[in-house]
Amino acid sequence: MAKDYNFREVEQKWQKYWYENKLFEVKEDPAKPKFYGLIEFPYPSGAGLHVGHIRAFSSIEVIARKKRLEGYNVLFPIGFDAFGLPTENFAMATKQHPRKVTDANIKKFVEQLKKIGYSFDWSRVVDTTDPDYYRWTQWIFLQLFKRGLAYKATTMVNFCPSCKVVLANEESQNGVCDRCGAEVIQKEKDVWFLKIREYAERLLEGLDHVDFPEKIKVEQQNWIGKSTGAEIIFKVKTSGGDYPLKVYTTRPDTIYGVTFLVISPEHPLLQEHKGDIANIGEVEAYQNQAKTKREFERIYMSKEKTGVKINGMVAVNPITGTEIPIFTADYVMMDYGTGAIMAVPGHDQRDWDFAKKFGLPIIEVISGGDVTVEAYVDKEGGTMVNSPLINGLPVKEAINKMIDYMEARGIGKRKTDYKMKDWAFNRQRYWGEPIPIINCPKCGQVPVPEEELPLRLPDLEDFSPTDDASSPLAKCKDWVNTTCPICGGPATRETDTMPQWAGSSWYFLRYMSPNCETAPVDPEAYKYWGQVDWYNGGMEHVTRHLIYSRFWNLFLYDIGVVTNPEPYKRRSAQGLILGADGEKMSKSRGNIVNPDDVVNAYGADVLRIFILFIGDYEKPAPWSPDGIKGCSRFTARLWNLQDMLVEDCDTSDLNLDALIKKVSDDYESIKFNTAIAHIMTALNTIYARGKVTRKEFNTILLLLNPVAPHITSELYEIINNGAKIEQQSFPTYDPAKLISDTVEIPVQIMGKVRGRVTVARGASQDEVLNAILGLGLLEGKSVVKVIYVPDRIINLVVK
RNA sequence: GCGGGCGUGGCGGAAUUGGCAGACGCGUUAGAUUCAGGUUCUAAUGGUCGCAAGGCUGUGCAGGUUCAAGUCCUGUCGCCCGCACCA
Repeated sequence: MAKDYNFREVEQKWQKYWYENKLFEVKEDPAKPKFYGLIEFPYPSGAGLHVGHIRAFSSIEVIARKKRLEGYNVLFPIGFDAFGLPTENFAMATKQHPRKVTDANIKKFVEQLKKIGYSFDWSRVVDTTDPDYYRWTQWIFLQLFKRGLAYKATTMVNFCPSCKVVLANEESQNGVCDRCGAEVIQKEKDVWFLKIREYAERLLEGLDHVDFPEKIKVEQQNWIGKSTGAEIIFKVKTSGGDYPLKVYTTRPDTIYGVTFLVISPEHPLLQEHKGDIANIGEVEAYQNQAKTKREFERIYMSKEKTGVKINGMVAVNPITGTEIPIFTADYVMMDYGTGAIMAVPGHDQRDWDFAKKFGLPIIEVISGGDVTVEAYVDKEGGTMVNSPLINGLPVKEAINKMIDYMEARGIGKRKTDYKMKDWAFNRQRYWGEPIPIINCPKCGQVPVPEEELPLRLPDLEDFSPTDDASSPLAKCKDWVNTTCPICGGPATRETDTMPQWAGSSWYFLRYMSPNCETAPVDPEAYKYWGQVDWYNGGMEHVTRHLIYSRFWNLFLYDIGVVTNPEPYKRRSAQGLILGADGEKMSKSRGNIVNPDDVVNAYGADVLRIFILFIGDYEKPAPWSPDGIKGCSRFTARLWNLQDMLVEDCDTSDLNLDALIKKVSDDYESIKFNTAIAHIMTALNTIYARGKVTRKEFNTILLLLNPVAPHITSELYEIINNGAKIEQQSFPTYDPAKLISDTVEIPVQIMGKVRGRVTVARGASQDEVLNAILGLGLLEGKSVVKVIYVPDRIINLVVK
């Protein structure tokens, strides 16, 4: 009898063996096919590793270990996305330097990750806060700047009064700060932007060339939000002559139904022609109201349309020549389209609501609905009416004809627009990459010379944020005051730092050559490793990190740093691990599971098995404290197979080839739960028989090795005279042996299973019918119809 | 409002894409082992009727297509995620 499995001893033994012998450290090797597997590097928070991390990392871990056994040269790196607010806040609260906090947190993460037995290449660890790393983050920013893709602009920004930072649109969900939950206010501020909008079309197009789950593609498409329509010029009569007011519309076909224009409260027309506005007081009051209104209210609280008519100005419909009134209303946004719309209340519900409230005329120009009840917005049905140039046409044709007509006369033109906004690229905080720009009173914005990179963060005594939304770095006069690299005159440094998402936008490249001093990535290393073959991460990053990093990679492609326009070949996304109560894990709910506790109680292998067995990898799954016991039993049963080992026995009850195929296929298609279930089934078969052959045992160990590397390594060594499992090959199957010679065919009568017969594979219908006769199912009945699906099922329709 | 997904035993979840519903695991019940608790092993386990063989019923709900539906179609209810006055 084998003694009980001691996971503590065994797991320690193998981790020591792997890490001391550097088994997972790789070099470029042209003789071997490469596989680059990537997981989203963690933010090293003080709370340590979360079970969510375990699920996120375990998929690529399994694939990486499998690919190694299959002879691939596998790059499976790990790093830390370590700049960011929580660290800075914790550092302030405990009066330490964020550097110290970061180092301590990373150290803790490394220890935890090694205890799980992950097969990371520990020689390539990347830390975004390391000056040798952020030197290149800054370098990439400078390249963007030099090509006009980074610019500073004064705009209204989302400002979190609690974190005291300007937030990107992506960070202020529903008008509350993503980080702290405080309500976001609008503030005017100088902000750095990256022109991601210029890449919108290519980011959209690139999705056709990558293997991402459909939901990710759709989400990114929606985020980019491409729409095609027309920009149309309405002349506005002012004292200074005609002002060409551009409106954006996707429905130029409805131009005969325009009964008023609406411009955003921030629209420059209001400022530029103040003098012409008879009720300027009223208009300005409305502008101020809109300004202070938080985004939240603007969207949710105000179902009721509000607005003010601009007296003293009228616009002219370029097609009909009719004079129409102009309104300003906050349902029109300055940052989409042109900030001005032509209102067609008959065929746009928002315009309809507005027209009803303000008693404006509603004209039907497409038949098919009842515009006295609601707007008729259908683009598919309906034909044009009351529209002399396009009467009788279906909508789509009318759109094209109308644009052609307007283009020919210079009234309007085709226009494509995107919802995605430029990326606000700065924070007023300390713990981030300094933006390498010098402001010179004479020369303007001057890039820090590349040879001076990295531009290091100065050590500050006090790095708390300021209420006036300026960066703590501004307080460090020695650092701020410098000389202009161009004219040599006195100048000041940019004091804002880069956002959290900067460092993570290119880290996957750095892993290929983490110590390269001449470029972000060594071209030779890139040539070998190329694209990430498989990248796993969370759905929450789809419209942030995943799109930002595609953008940066595309830019680096344009400037010749990389040779693939898309960074990731394949992407998968794990579902959330919920608490045992089915709710999202959170401190306040008290339903957080600490992976350390699980490792201490059951061992790393059990944790790894369970996190993958818990359910469909891509769907959310509640943590189940009881379920883990089953996985623990499973490892014990595996261990006890030693006592059943025989050199020979009847193995016809277990089709190893079929098992290999199922498990391999399931791993590759991210169905780890069923892969493990198949191995459990095999174990049940073996237990029922009480014997296991060496071949079966070895096969099972190899199949399970990527999931549970410790116990399988130990068992392999024990039963094979000290041989090492990592030197073996992943099992392959013989397709010819997948199928047995005989098949059991369920016999249905009127669609219900009434019996079953065993026949030779490929048996004819008559042979099966003959076999059925012996069952005595058909007494007193006559068969009217037979449906036979060879080797599958037979169904008899009887009377 | 728009987009994506989901609804299957007491629970987590399977189901080769129209072909045996409930794999695998948890839990439960019974038996064996054990002084006992735990562990381990064996068996049973959707509901219901029946001593039994067996029958009926069953994938949110209501219809439909089909020899055959968890899977397809129509309608409907509920839940989750993303976007959201995007012109």
